[in-house]
Amino acid sequence: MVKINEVAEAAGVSISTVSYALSGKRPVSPATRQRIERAVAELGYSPNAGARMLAGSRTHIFALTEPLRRDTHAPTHMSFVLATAVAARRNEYDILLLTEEEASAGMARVASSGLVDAILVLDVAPDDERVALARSIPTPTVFIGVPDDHEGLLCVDLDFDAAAVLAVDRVADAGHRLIGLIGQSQVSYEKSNFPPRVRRAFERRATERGVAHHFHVSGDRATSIQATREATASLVEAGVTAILVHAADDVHNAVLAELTDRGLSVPGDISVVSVAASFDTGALALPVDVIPLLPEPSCDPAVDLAVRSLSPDRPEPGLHLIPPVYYDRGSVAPPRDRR
Amino acid sequence: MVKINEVAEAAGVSISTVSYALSGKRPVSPATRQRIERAVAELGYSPNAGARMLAGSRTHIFALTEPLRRDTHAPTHMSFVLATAVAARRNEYDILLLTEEEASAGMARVASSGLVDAILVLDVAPDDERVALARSIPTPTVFIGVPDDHEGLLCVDLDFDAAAVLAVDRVADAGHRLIGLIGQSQVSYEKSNFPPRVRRAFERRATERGVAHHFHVSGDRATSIQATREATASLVEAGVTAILVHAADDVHNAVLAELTDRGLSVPGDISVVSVAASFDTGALALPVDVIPLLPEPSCDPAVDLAVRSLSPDRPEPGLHLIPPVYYDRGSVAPPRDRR
DNA sequence: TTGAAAGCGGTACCAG
DNA sequence: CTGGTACCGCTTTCAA
Repeated sequence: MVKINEVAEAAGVSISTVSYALSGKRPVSPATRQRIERAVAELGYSPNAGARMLAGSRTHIFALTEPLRRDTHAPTHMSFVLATAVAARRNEYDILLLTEEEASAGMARVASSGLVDAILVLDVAPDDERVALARSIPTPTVFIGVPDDHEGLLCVDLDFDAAAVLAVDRVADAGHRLIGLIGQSQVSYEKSNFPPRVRRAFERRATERGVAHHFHVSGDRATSIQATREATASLVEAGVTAILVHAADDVHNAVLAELTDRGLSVPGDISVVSVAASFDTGALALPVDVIPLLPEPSCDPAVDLAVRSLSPDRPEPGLHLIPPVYYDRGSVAPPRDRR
Repeated sequence: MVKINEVAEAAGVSISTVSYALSGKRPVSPATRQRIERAVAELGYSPNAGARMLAGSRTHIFALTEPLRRDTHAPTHMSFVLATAVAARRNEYDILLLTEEEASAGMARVASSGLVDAILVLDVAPDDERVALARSIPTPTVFIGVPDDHEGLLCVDLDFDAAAVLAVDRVADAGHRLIGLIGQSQVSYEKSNFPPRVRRAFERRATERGVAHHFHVSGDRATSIQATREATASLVEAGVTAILVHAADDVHNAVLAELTDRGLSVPGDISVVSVAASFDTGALALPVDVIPLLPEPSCDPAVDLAVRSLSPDRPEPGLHLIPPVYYDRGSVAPPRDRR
């Protein structure tokens, strides 16, 4: 493991010059900089992490806390972890994983041991215990998700309310007067922060627009297909002409399958819109209009905020809600009775 | 952030005594140890990570490299990451994530910067580029999975060969003379290390037992349901009396659905065995015999080997294959024509 | 533009 | 059983 003094000797300069040449915190003449860079490359030098943490005030590590509850949707979750890691690396940061109980206990530990420069919080619950923890430690913390009590916190997330409003407006504008929402599993509405946001905004906006509405959960993992088909059937029988879906791909397919089995066409007989889907709705049996939930638009700013929290212009606490975008795939049309 | 000298003062002892009391590397009288522990608890002391890394020879961090290819099965993968993190914490270790390109580049980086004590490798490909990397760095590396060229490497994995043999033997012993295997997606047989192991062992063992056999892949993610039903249909029409399945839950359900649709009962008409499933086959439409692929039996020993690699009795390179276990759920019976 | 040297906060050796 | 202290390898201030 080559050290900085070896680089200094090889380049014929002092240790401090090597350090400054690498950090760029002090001007170094092009000539010496060249020699140093060559020595670094030839020796394969890479500064000792521990020494850098101790001497500098930066560890170049972010913690990522994720309880990984049993009901979290693995593919979605993985894409958020991945996006966070990639964004962190772009800023020269590594990601330290804190899972399960460590998601909370570890937060306190890495904060008081100075192992990380900042903490990113995933898998946020409405009454997340990491909220109180974040307030009690000096380590900057950024939530990817919005807990109920977010006073004084830095949060980044898709604007789920706006997404639901956008979807309702779309079908309302098309003339629909009775619509339905098929949501996630029952437990998601208690343990996760965004399903209730979508549901409430859906109901509020529909009411505002004078549109009658129904809501159904999509059942637990084991029963989701069957429960979804039943929910779809009951919406159809209630006379809805448009269905919004806020769920995983298999639920979408179950909705479409039930409609198809009943001889109903999309969007001819029923309009369908996918709200905050984290998969490609173009790959479904039928392409479906979607307001996607993508990891990058949330994770990139979250990492950016974490980085900026370490700089002099530390960002103010507050909500950073990412505006939703609507993608038209042709699954919405005016209802039959209004054409 | 409280430091060791504050603890020492509070306890009325020297810095070194505090250090030894916490590390246990030198006997400390019960009385002083008490005082120190109380001071630690009261002040909420936790040793500075950077200082510990620099002074000690341990960073207390393991790297976990996982390319996270697009075809990796998220739920399975997540359970392995989780099991690894939990096992690491049991040994006072944190996990640093290295994903995508960083899975390889980061390996070299964390090795030469001394950021981690050891590296755990997930998502192993047959011709994994991390094999050469592992050989070129001094940092101990443990593979969870077995690459084709594993000379001189430390690898831990389920004994997939033995699992396939166990499954073939089970149905062969029951009297089946024509059997089928429905495997994973085509791409898995090129990019992943274990699907080919299962397939080859299946074919070899069936031949040894004088059992005729067929093999089918289960199609890509988008087409897996349809492809699986077709594969199942073609096996049935070829006259197989037992089907082994090495795939995800949705493929299992597709197999069972096709059999049911054809009026075939399990195990009355067709026996079914699940090989190396990483989900609960008891939750399927029909309970199915299984040789499970669990994360803990592989991840726990892998972390253990990583820890021991740092001790004087460094383990020898070699394969650590975890013996498979067969769980009977009543989905295997003798074939009709032999009863 | 460059160098010397004082820490950063622990660990572990050498004494007592 | 306990204390003093020389490092660990880098960052950054102070001086030149």
